Amino acid sequence: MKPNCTDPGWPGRAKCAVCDVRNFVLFSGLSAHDLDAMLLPIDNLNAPQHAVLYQQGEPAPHVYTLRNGLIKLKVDLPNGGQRTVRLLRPGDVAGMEALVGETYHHTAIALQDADVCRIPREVVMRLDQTNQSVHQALLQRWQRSVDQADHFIVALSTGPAEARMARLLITLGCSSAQPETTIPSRKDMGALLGITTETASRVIAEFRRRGLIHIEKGDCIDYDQAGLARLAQG
Amino acid sequence: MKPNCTDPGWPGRAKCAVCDVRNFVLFSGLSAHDLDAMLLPIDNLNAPQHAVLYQQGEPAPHVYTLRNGLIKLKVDLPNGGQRTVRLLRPGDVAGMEALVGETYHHTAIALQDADVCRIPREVVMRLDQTNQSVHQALLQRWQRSVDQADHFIVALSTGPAEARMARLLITLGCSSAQPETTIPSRKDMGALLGITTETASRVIAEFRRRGLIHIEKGDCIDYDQAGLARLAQG
DNA sequence: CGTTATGTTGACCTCCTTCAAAGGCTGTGG
DNA sequence: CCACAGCCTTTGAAGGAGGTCAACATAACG
Repeated sequence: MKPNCTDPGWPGRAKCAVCDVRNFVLFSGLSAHDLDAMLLPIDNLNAPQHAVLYQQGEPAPHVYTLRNGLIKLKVDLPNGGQRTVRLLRPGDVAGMEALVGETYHHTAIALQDADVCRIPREVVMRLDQTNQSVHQALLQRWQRSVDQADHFIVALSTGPAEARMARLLITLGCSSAQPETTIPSRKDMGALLGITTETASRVIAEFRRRGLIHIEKGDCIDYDQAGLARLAQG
Repeated sequence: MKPNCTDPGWPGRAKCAVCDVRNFVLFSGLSAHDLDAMLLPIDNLNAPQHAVLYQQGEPAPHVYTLRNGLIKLKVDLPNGGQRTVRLLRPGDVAGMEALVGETYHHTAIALQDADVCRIPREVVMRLDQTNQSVHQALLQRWQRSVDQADHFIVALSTGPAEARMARLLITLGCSSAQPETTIPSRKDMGALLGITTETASRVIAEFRRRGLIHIEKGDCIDYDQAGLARLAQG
């Protein structure tokens, strides 16, 4: 994981003009001039699978936007265990607590190889104060975090294991339209759904037997959308 | 539930000068003059137990601040059931989605008699744009919603029923310092913790037998803080 | 004083966890 | 290239926690 976007010698530097950041909702209201001025301190990082973006309790100097990949936010439990509380997909923002507090509230880990933009909190705060559209976008992103947390409670922490798993697969968006979606390990799925690794394995195995999903080499290559939706109802 | 704060004939009208709203974080940065100008369209409502403040999916014209009492936010499940996703205590804000969207994302119901301030979204949006301190306070409130949602996942949706209940009681703050805390019905507790009414009843009954809590007429009059904290560890 | 919600308790059964073991894949070193 | 270690996945068996169904008690209320 090393900076590249702001490195003058970065091969992709020229592509910053079409960088996702420009089209990213948070900055979509900025003029090209404004954005150029802001772009410099923004790093475009690649976080390989299992990489830790930041850790719970540490000082929070950056906000992260996810351009590609999959990131989980987890918290450490007092008894030593841990619980995943959020699943971030491209377009989501991580570490917004940096804007109002001193430390990160979660540990952020890449579930799949992830491309992220690391933005200093001061940059976002300045934009927030000077640009109306950025400000509105920021509020929307915050609301999105709340909605995702709610979805986590309602969809992934409610009902029997089978229904939760079906909802997780639907959330992950393994679809015929987008084949070869990498699915998390059974262990990660367990932490996501609040069940044990073994139960996660059993449910997935049962899904495969029933023909609800087809998995090859860890990638979901096909699944029965209607069937899973029925299970998700509970 | 009827307006009173803005009613010129409201007995408590004069007390608006010392109204919680003035001291409320969201407005704490405003001058008395600014606040007076804003105060008119703000209604101070009393929501009796079981009253519905707003409903999921309805147009969202207002933001609510809770001055006193206890409010739950619930969502309707596709299968007909419902799940409580948030518990609001004095100082918390409900319905902030009104600032970025068209409709409410939850149904808000008073668990105990509640005093709330009902603020038109336009008022908050204008303040947010014109007053820096209000803006910062708003971001903090949003982050607070996120934190509360996380707490709901980590504390109230994780681990065995006994541990969840212990954490709920601790969250409700039934303490020797603040005696006679009204506790929710078993049914509400079940919806809060994702367990059945019967299990909630059994756990509470067991707590009483073990002397962890003392309940009289629905009010918790005493509890063993250390004992509950131990159970909460899981 | 019946009527209706709410709380309590019991019996039973299901789902999930726990503990255990075996198979499969990957990387490493001989 | 093979052997072996380590991790993940799968599957089995046993036990427990919680759900379900039902009966009954209690309290609230017209």
